[in-house]
Amino acid sequence: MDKKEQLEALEKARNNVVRSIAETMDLYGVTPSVGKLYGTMYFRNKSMSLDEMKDELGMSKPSMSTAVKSLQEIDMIKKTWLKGSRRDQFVSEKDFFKLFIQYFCKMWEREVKINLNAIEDTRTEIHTLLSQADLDEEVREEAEYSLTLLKESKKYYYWLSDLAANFRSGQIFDLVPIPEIEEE
Amino acid sequence: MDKKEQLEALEKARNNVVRSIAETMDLYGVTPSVGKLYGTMYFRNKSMSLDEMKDELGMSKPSMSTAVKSLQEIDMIKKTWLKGSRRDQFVSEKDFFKLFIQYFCKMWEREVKINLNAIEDTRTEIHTLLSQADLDEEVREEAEYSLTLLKESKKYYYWLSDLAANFRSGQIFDLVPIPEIEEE
DNA sequence: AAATTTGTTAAATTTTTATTTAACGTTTTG
DNA sequence: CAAAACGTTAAATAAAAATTTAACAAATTT
Repeated sequence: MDKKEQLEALEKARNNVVRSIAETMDLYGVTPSVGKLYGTMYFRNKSMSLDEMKDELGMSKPSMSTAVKSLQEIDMIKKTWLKGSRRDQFVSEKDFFKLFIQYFCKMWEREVKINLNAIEDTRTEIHTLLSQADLDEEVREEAEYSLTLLKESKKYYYWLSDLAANFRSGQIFDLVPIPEIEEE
Repeated sequence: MDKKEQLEALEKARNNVVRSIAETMDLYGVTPSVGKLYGTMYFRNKSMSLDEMKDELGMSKPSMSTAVKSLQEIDMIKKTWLKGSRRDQFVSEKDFFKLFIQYFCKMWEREVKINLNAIEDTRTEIHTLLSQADLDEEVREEAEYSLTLLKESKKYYYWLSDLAANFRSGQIFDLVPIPEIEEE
């Protein structure tokens, strides 16, 4: 078995993981193509240019350009420089803990912000409605039930905000420590 | 302002929240339409039939049928019965903590399962490759680097598995308690 | 049993998203 | 300064996903 065949065997072996990463990366809101690109870059310790990507994945260069953009968006790759090369170079972030925390905290915080704003608007409007003199009894009950729901949901969003903070600060690792694994 | 107008005012008020829920529910992997349906059902304490849904959202009945299916898939609504009605009835789950835990644990566990399987396959193949007598030095280094990455990533997946368990068991609430909120 | 209601499936349509080819502007090289 | 390299934008195409209309099957009512 010559070197070329050996490299192919290695790539074939790694493809299991590349595929599974591509498959599960919908959790990070990206398409399988983008996931495959990340999976491919994950195994490289060297940086990669757009042209290398397009050759590796058999896709067009503009596709790689947009794929790279979406991976940068969620901090899964970053731009770097390679001496002597004119081309943009990118390296993958390999720390899954970091990726997890960055991505989910961002999403959770976004959820909190958008929904808490909406809740306050709705609360204000409902309170205005409730202050009406001639309010129908059934409407009043409905309105009060809505306020109860909103109050409960506020608890959740405050909690979600705290949760994100706990992940960002690393406190989560006190509760759930990173395990040591024994190699067989 | 008569009762009908009052009800409209209430619905208008609640629409802020319905919209924001629909907007942020991409985090739960559903489309805005499905999110809007959930948002609508969220404010009802009564159950809802497919026909009511289609009238409320102005969409077709088959759409509602598939939307309901996807919400059931992630346990955001469940089927119920209403005495005297032939129609299927659905109620929304309103406990956001429950929804969060169910959804994310499921996704995290799925990620763990798929990726750990792939990792084991890849590890086996790489070990086979490494046991070859005439292995090129560069290939050997690459292969060993891959193994290092996989070992690191296993730590992450074990941690993710532990994390899911901690959420499922409710232990997470020891670290991040549900806050009390003071009404103004 | 015929007619109606109800939910789903299938086929057709529309809309959205992903991808490619072509073109452009900028930078670098000779 | 002409030619080539590079990344991105724009327009065109292809592929995927959502939605609707039509048809169907099962259950229920008359």
